[in-house]
Order: sequence, then C-alpha cells, then structure tokens
Amino acid sequence: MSDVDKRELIIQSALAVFIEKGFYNAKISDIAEKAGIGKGTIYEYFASKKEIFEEAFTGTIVNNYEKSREILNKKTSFREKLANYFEYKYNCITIQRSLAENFLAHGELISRNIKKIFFEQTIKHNEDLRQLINQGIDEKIVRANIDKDMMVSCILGISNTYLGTWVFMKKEGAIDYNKMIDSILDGFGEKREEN
Amino acid sequence: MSDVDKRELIIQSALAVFIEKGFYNAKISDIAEKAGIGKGTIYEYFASKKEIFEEAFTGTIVNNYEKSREILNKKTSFREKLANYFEYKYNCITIQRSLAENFLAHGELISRNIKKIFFEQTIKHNEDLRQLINQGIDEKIVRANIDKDMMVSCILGISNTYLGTWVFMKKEGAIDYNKMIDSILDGFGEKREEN
Amino acid sequence: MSDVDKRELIIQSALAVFIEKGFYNAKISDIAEKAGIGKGTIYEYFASKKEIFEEAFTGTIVNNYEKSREILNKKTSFREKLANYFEYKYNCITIQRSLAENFLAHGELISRNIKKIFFEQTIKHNEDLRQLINQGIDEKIVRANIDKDMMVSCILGISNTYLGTWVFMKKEGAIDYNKMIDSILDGFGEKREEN
Amino acid sequence: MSDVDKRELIIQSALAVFIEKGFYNAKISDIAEKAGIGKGTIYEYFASKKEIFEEAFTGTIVNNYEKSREILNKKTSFREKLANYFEYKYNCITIQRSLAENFLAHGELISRNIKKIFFEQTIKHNEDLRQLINQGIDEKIVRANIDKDMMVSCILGISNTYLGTWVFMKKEGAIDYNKMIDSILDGFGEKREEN
DNA sequence: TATGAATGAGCATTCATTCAT
DNA sequence: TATGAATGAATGCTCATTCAT
Repeated sequence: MSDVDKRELIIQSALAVFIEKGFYNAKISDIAEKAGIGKGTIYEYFASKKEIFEEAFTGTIVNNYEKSREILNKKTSFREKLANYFEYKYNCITIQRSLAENFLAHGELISRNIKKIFFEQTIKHNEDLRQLINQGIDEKIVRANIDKDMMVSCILGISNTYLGTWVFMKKEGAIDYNKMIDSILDGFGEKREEN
Repeated sequence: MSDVDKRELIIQSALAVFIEKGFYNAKISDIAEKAGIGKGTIYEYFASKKEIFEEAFTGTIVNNYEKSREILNKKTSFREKLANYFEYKYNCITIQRSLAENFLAHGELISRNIKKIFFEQTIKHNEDLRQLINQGIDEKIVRANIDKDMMVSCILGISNTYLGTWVFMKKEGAIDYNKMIDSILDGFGEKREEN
Repeated sequence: MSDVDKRELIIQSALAVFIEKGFYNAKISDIAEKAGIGKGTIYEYFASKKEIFEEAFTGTIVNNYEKSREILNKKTSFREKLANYFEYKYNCITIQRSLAENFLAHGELISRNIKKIFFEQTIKHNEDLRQLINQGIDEKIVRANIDKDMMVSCILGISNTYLGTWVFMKKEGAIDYNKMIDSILDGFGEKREEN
Repeated sequence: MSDVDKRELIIQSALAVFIEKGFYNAKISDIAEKAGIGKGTIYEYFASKKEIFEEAFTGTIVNNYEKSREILNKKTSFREKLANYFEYKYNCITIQRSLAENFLAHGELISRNIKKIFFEQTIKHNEDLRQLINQGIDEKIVRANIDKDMMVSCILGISNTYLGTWVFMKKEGAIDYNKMIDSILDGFGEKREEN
C-alpha cells in the first residue's frame, strides 16, 4: 500500500470515528483499530490527533466544495442546478453536520491554516451561489434588483434547516426540491405591487 | 448570597467558560476562578461538570424560548413581530451558536431529560412560528396555500444563516430586518402567473 | 448537655460509624449526623478525625481491660473466672474485632501515645491472666511447671479463634465454656507418663 | 520481561506497599516507584487499585494454603507435621497479619469472588487440620473423643497468638515448637481421672 | 457555643505520544 | 517501516478542616 493510500485509509477511519464519537471521545486506538493498523503507525503519517482531525476536515470541506462546484458548473438551467444542489446537500448533510459541529465546537483545535481554508471555501461557495443567482437573473427567473447576499443566505438557510429537519426527524418519502425552489423564488406573501 | 443566586453565579460563569473553550477544554477550576469561588464550592451546588453543562443549557434554551414566545405573543402586526423576532435572534445568536454547537457536538453529554426539553422547546417554537404564519394569513400578508413547514424552515434558515453570517463576518451597521421579511414574503423570483 | 457528655456522644457515634465503615470510609459528616449535631461542633471537641478515632479506641481498650480485670478480680474460682472471662470476650468480640482491625490495619493512625496505652493494657491484661494461672496453680488445677506465656497465648488464642469462628459463622445455641476450659487444662492428647 | 512477570512484579511491589502503608495510604505512584515503572504501566495490567489489592491478596491466601497443605500432606508423623506447620506459620505470620488486617478492615474492598476464595481456603484449611487430627488419633497421640472444632481452634489460636506475640514483641532465640505441641496435647491442667 | 458553607490539597485514572525492537 | 508497551501530564472529584455568622 502506498504512503498516500495509507494516509487516506487513516483519514477515512478517523472520519468515521470522529463522526461517531466526536473529537474528544475518539481515541487514537479506535482509529488505529478501525484502520486495522497499529497505533504507532498513525504517527508515521500524522504528527498529532489534531492534525488528523484537521486533515480529515480540510479534505471533506474541499471535497464538498468541489462536488457542489461541479454541480453548479454544469450546463444546466438555474432550476435544475438548484434542485441538484439541494439534492446533493441532502445527501451529505449527515456527515457535514457532524463535521461542522466538531469544527465549530472546537474552535481551539482548528489551526489558522485550516480556518483560512474553510473561509476560502465558504467565500468561493458563496461566489458560486452568486453566479447561480446571476444565471437566474439572465434566465429572467430571478429579479435583477434583489439583495444577493440575502438570497444566498436564504438558499443556504432553507437547505440547512429544511433538509436538516428532514434528516433529524427521520422523515420518509421524497423531498420536493421544486417546492423549495418555488418558495425561494415566489416567497410566501400575497402578490403586491410594490416591494 | 442565597443558594439560588450562588447556583446562578456558577451557571453564568460556566456558560461563559463553555462558550469560550467548549465543554472538554473548560476546566472546573476555570469556572470556579471565573465565579471567584473555590473548586469545591461548585460541587456543593452541582454533582458533576456534566450537570452544570446540562443546567446551563436547559436554562438557556428555555429562557430563549420564553423570550421569543413573548415577542411572538405581543399584540402587534405580523411584520412587526417578525422584525422583532429577527432582532432578538440576532442578539442571542452568539450564545446560541456556541451552546447549540456544544449540544450537538457532544450528544453523549446530554441526558435523555435534556434532550426531551430541547425537543419540546423546538416543537413549541415551531408551533409559535406556525401561529405567526396563521396571523400573516389572516392579515392577508401571507398566502393561504403555502407549505407552512417550508415557511418555518425559511424563517429559521434565513435568520440563522443571514444573521449568523453577519455575526461571523463581524459586519457593521444596521441590519435591515424589513428586507429580510420582504425576501421571505416576495421571494427572489420574477413575478409569475402560476406557482 | 455538659462538655463531657457531648464528647461521649461524639465518641459513641464515631465508634458506631468506624465499626460500620472503617476509618477511611467513615466521614465526619456521618459521625455528626449520627450524633445529631453539626460537623463544625465536632471540631469544638476534637482536633481531628484521627483524634476521635484514637480516643474512641483508647476508651474502648481501657474499658475492655477494666471490665475483664473486674471479672478476673472477683472472689471466685479459677474455672468460674475463666468461664466468665470467655463469656465476656464473646460478648464484646464483634466490636473488638472491628476496632482491632482498624487499629492494626492503620498503624499510621495510631500515635505513639495510643500505642503506649495499648501496649500497657496488653501487658496488664497478660499479667492478670498470669495471676489467674497462679490462682489455678494454687487451686491445684493447673500444673506448676507449665510455660505461663504459652498458657496465656492458649487462653487468648482459643478464645479469639473459637469464639471468633462462632461469631463469624453466626453459629447458634449456647457455647460450652466448660469444654473450652477443659480443652486448655487437659489438652487433646492421650494421657502420657512424661511430658 | 513477559506479561506474567510484569504482573508479578507489580503484585509484589503492591504487596510490599500495602503491607507497609495499608490500602488507603498506598498510592499508585508508590507502587509504581517500588516496581521501578511508570504509573500508567500499572493500568496496562490491572484495571484499578482495588483489582491489584484483590489479586495480591488472592494470590497470597491461595499460595499460603498450598504451602501449608504441602506440609500437612507429607508422609511424616503427627508431631513432625504440626511442628513444621507452626514453623511455616511463624515464617509467614508478618505478611499474613498485614494482609488479613487489610482484608478484614476493608470488607468493602473485597469482591464477592475474593470472599468466596477466602472462605473456601479457610474451609479447606480447617479440613486439612481435621485430617491432621485424625492422623493424630490413628497414631494414638490424640484422644478419639475430643471436640475437633475446638482442637482446630486451639491449633490456630495458639499459633496465631503465641507466634504473633513472638513476632510482635520481637523476641529472639529459637521457638520451642515441641512445647507448643505438648501444650496442646497435654493441656495445662493437673492430671485428672475424669473430664 | 454551634453551625454548615466554603475551601483546596490530594489522588485514581485516562490516553496521546514516544521509542526500542 | 510497523508496532504496541510504556509513559506521565493532566483533571474531575472528595472530604477533612476552617471560620464567619
């Protein structure tokens, strides 16, 4: 097994253990056992538990970002993109939630570098969503004069909360992504002349 | 100082330390020092670190719920209530975020009882928001045929994400709560005949 | 309540708790509760937990010694004295065992002074038993040429072990003290010409 | 060093510290230091201080029993066996006393299992002594009509008390084991027709 | 005098990390 | 390179003792 593969093996095992137990209750021995290797071996590839956590986290956010960017860069319509984006978010919401919680809850664990990566990815992600909004404007689906920050927040917020509730409540059946999109586009208010 | 006051002092000190350092890095001695009392004294009022955490958390969620319910029960219009609600949420978003993170990130810490309280408060809060939506419908501000779950998620999501970003990015200036409300009511899409 | 009475109350309460839980598991608060007084009050009468223990112990050994000496000083025959002695020892074997165990097991607890008292009492007690043996010799019941130390050990040993087993095994029914005495006097061997 | 040897090293070190200081004053760090290893290492071999204590104790009582049984099973005469038995008891009386004291004084420390072992060994030991008495009867040295329980108590009692005093008083010189045996066989009384 | 709230020294135990093999 | 036995720093909690009331 190559060095790269061994690292990846450790990261994936660590990820599983971190998600299951959280950072502080995840023991190095748990990770080693999950990976089927010795405790000492982990230290041949990583300097500390913190480093494993950071790397697992960095990999996951970068990976998530790449995947969502892929979706948003396809040659499809605004609505299709948004639906695919929601679907993707739903699929990774469990793992994301756990990681985000660890990340947020243990600020002290996160080195400056990791924070920078997270920040950059968030910015890029927001930019991607703004691009999507621009596309929506070009397609005459989104109004041109809206507050884009607000709309980004709304897209993120509704997906996190609505899909999160779905996961949390263990609801069953198909999610109507189109209704989510309509809600964002049309709002919930009576039609008005002026706003 | 009465027993109740001493408990409250400890809880507030603990809250500050938990928010700053997270559960696992908060030392009992930190809490004692913050409260200006001896370590042993804490154990006169609480059985364990976990119990302090639970109590601090329970108090805060119940307290938050009470305050938001107060706002939502005032004799004011739909728009005014929603604006006040957003304002309130902004004010407590920092503490809320930290607690929620600790709560979510350390599921193992939270006893069945606390989970029940959290769950109940969440359900009640959602019901309060549904009442608010009903009021909006009565006031002919909200359409009658919308998916109320979706709208609740949107209210929660936009407030968490938009206000959260505001706090996280340390933006300055006044937040335009009315624009938030308009976004939810009118959506971001071009006006359409059918939806 | 006089000071002396309060001291005695504390000692008796402490004794009960020490016997039940042993020195290290006996808490000052247990003793205070048993005595129906406040923790602080104990320190008005004793300097430390160790001192309470010592005093309780001293009192008990002196007391035990006094009572056994009383028995051994009565104007009765050798056999009667020995039987009464055994009976007395049986009655106090439980408390004695517990105290002795604490005493022996926690040598470090016992101050030089207490050790001296214990030693003196033991010596005196042995002397009393030697006097008893002399009386037995005078009464022509005990042979004159025996090793008195050995006989003292035998009296102590058989009473401790035989009666101790009785207590430990929770045997019921009457103990035949005369048989104990006969065993010591006659031994268990076949009669021999010379010994 | 093998795992077994390391365990044994820890047990022996613990034994020494328990004997010197008693259970509650024996610190894990004392035991580690005595063994010349780190504190943490002890927990690689034992789950808790209590477990070390139990194991040290179990080993010692079983070991003691085995050794005394060995003596009592030799093809030697009644007197020789008894003399060897006393000699053996003398040699292990110090360690035995300390352990027994800890055992008795800290009932709460001793698990059901350990109590069972102790009880079984005691029963077996008493049976071994009864066998010895039977042998004495066969050899026409012990009278057939004696109370065997009483004689067992006398053997145990005299050895504990007489030898214990010897150890306690730090007497010097050789112990006359034959005189002990004679005392048990002949008693201390004047010869009588009837008893 | 009597009290009990407050205290902090002290210790068993955990687990990330090291390093000899 | 891979290992896991060995380590000891770090911390929650207990409880004898103090002292303000």
